[in-house]
Amino acid sequence: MAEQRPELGPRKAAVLRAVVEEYVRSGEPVGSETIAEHAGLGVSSATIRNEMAALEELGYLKHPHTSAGRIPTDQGYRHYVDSLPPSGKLRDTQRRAIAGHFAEAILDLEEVLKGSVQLLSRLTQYAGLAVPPSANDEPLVRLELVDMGPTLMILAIGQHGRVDKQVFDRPEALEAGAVAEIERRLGAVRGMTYLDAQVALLKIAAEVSPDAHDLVLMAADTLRAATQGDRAAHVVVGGVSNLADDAQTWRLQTLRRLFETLEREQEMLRVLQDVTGPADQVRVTIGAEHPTTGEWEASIVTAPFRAGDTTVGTIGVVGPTRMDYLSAMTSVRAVAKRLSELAVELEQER
Amino acid sequence: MAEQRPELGPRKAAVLRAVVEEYVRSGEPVGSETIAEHAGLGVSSATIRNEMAALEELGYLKHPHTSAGRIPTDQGYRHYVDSLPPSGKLRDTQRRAIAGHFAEAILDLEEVLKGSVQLLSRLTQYAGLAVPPSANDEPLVRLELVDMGPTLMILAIGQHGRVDKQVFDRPEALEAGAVAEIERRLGAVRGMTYLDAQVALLKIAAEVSPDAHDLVLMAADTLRAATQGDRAAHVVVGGVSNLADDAQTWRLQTLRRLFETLEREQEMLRVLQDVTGPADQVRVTIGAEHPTTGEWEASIVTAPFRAGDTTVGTIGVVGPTRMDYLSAMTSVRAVAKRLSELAVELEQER
DNA sequence: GTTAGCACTCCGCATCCGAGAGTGCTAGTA
DNA sequence: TACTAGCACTCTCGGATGCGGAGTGCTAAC
Repeated sequence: MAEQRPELGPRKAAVLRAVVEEYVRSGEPVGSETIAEHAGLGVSSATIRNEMAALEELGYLKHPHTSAGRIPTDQGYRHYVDSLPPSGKLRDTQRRAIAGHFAEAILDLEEVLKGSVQLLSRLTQYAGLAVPPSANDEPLVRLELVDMGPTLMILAIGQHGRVDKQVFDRPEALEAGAVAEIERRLGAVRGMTYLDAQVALLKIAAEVSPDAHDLVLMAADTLRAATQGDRAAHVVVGGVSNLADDAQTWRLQTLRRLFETLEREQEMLRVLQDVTGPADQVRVTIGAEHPTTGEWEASIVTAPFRAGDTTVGTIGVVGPTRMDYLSAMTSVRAVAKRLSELAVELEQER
Repeated sequence: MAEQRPELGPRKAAVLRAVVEEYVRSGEPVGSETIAEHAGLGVSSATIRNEMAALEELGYLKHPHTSAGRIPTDQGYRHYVDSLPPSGKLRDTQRRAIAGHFAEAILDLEEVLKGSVQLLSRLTQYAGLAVPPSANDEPLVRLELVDMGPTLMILAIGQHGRVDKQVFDRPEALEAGAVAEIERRLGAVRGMTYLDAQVALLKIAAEVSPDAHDLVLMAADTLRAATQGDRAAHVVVGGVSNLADDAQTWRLQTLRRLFETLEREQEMLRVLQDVTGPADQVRVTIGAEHPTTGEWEASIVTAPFRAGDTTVGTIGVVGPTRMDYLSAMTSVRAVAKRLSELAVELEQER
């Protein structure tokens, strides 16, 4: 919007910052008097008023009505967030909570994420969310056909502990020879990534006996589902009830829309993908900066976690635009960092 | 409470029923006039007033204040529910939705339940929930040790498609011989139920070489976690956003408590276990009949689904005490029925 | 450029009032 | 004896009114 003014003058910035922090704390529109007294700028309320009027003119603050205090606009929050120190301090209790959480060695990333999302929601009092890594580049440790009597199961196991399965009815005419053949053929893709293996399987399917053909395709489909389908692309959510905490913040209608989206994983995923754009550090999307978050009057704080130098997943929180950004960003950053270390451990052998 | 009056007289029952249905429909306290006109009892509002006063005396109705209409008490709902015909009719659209849902052949019960819960929440406009079957009596198809390089994985596969895994670091001193030994030993429990297999493994652990000992125990633990731990005992929830639909019904505070409990699977599970008591058909718990539902001002409608004659799981909905019980019970019953048929299919080989 | 002072605006809150809904009661009717 | 008509009464809800206070914007002085 008004990005043409990169700098704001130190005092205007200080006022804006004070307004944001006070409003986040109290939830009430904040007046010039309050700032003059508490922000320690050593100027009178009249001066603050002038600055505030200017900030409003510039689009950083707004008035609910003539004689209320000011509240930050999305743009105001944006400026505040961008001016935040690159790294905040965790409170001791928070630090300990994080350390404690990661102390128990669970080695299944999916489980770790569920826990981490809960942790984040406790730390911040907002809802936590995470996107697990895609399987695309994960090497296959196994791919087999499991005989379960009346049904068969295709079973795929990834290097990092990912397990995918697909159960289906046993085809009527299935010879023992075919099963053996399939087993042997499936073995050939061991060690490939999920993506490469899919291509390889399609080629194999063309070569094998008609009996085996469908089953090999089924195996390819299992891998496809693991990398693309509903099962693969999911969002881990936790601590949603925190959002209902604060009646001040949301009207029930808005809250409902938020909950609704959180339940539709695919849509939620798209939002998170939009959010997790270029930046490789903590990323913040505020209210109307994204149509969907605008609809909720909410903000999202996310950070990627990575193994080595490749981003493997995303974790973050969603809360009201009137969010304690500093604390949220610090917590998200810290958890993402630990998660990255853990992810490295999980694939140290590469 | 006032269970000493088993019968209520046909007209009182009719009035109560009319009040419940009208209140469920409108959400407003209902007056004598409304009943006199719409319920087709052929008596004047004055008579209705007398009956209502009596019903209030008996604890079936209550007054928000002197000059408002009546609304049902929990006891009133209870009487209404108990007097409902044993089986309601589905609307055509509902019937089609259910048929369509089960038409696509997904054969993984967990996935089916997720879908069914969504289906129920759509059908009823409340939140759907389900408890998957416990693995206790499921026979093991496989139990193996998977070598993933720096880590190992215990993998258990059940007859009905259940897959459990546990990843852990490879012990430093692990000989190839030990791995082979373990593989062979683990093979011995194939075909046993999860429960029996655990016992067997503990016995085996005592016999094998020290190297193998811990790994066998780990395998036993994987089975234990599958049958008892957090991973096993979970509740599938869906359509929660529906509950935020109706601002009339809940205060934000109450809603928050409900959401909170829904997120704590263990607690939720306990509630559902309490609810799913003796009855083998649709079961209804209304408001304060259970402390937890009382706290939410909500009711739960559940039905077990079964394979053959053993109950394997539970499915249902949770909504406001002011719930359309007839419709909810009908939908839950129908879905549970289809689910039972499916469960039978899934283990037809027994 | 900053500040004190002040008039002004507008919200929030309490109060009040009247309309309307619904009750409870009484007396009359079948 | 059971039902009904009528009516006075109660209580909520919505709108109108008035008032205090918070906070602003402006002006004039420092």
